[in-house]
Amino acid sequence: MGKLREPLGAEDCGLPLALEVMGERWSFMILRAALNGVYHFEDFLIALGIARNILSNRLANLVLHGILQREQMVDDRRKVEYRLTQKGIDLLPAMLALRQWGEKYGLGVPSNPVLVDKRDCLPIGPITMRSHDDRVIAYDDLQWLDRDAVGKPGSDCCGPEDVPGWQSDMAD
Amino acid sequence: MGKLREPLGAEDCGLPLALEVMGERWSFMILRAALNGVYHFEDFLIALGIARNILSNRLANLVLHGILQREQMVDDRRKVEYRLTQKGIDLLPAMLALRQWGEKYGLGVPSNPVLVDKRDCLPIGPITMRSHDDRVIAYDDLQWLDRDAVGKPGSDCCGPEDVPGWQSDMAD
DNA sequence: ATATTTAAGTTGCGAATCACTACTTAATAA
DNA sequence: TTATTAAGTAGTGATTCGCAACTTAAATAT
Repeated sequence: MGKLREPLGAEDCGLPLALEVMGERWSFMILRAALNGVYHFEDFLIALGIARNILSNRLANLVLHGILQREQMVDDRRKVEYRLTQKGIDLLPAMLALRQWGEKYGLGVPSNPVLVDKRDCLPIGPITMRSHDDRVIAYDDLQWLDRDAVGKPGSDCCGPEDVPGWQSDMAD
Repeated sequence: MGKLREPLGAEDCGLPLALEVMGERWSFMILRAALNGVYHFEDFLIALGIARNILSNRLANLVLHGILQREQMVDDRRKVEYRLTQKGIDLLPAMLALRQWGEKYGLGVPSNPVLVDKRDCLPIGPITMRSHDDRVIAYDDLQWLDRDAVGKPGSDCCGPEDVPGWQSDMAD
């Protein structure tokens, strides 16, 4: 009978939620184009080589999820601009992490165009994982822990050391 | 006639390459499960609620792309373990960036389980963008620049300031 | 004033993918 | 030797995707 597709597991994790929108084909490519200054329907069409109806559908979905904002131009009311919201801009780290991964394994060279720091015109660094006190941290330094056990020593993690006050600042 | 789906634009960008594998539905969820210690076919099935043939297909694809490694167990030759390769582990920053984004917009609370630093048992920090000298950097501090113009002042970026020696260390 | 072009869609159709269930195969356990 | 477990494969319908053609409304050209 083909049931309507599940919401990818609405469990206790932000990932399924993110994939609900951005997991669809073309969503990230549209985001990338938008970040590069593409705003209009036909321009997305050209830049991405996507089908019209798919683009239409994706844009509507991204608008629905608050990642893009649809705005009619006043000087030419045929034109519509799709602008990134802050919510959309906040996807930039995820996009860059993916892109850098693609560069590392596949492409051997940096992508084009390059994202640089305005201040010195130099490329930004790799997206990394950091400890709460900003050290770069690797996979082997990490451990999964139940939310309620965080900060409580002896939980199977750190020993009976001191546990300084820590704030739940949107960390993972 | 329905042509075979394009490779999402094999242009000069690592993003399409990354999406080739990870852009498919379930791929990231499988990655997340693998990072959480799920290794076996039936366990993925239970953990994700995915259809058998789809899981089979995804696992094969992830193996094909070198993200998972398929290994027959010697003590029980029915069992197969799917283990993350380094290439797969390197997707962790991208996954966390997505997950944190999902937490911020949708879920209001940190996901469960939490990824903590082994050293102090505290949650890792948010995935951020950094300048080449490790300052946290925001979208407004950034600019797209042609690869060949990087480091060359006056390109429409930084003024005639000093441009210190910089290395192309997998930056964007 | 009318005709043409442009921008942003919508519609229809075949192909590919997805989800659900049932079946298969091979190895282990009872 | 029969049952159970692990890891798939096969069949079937629903959904989505890609392509091309069509529509609508506004702006521009004649």
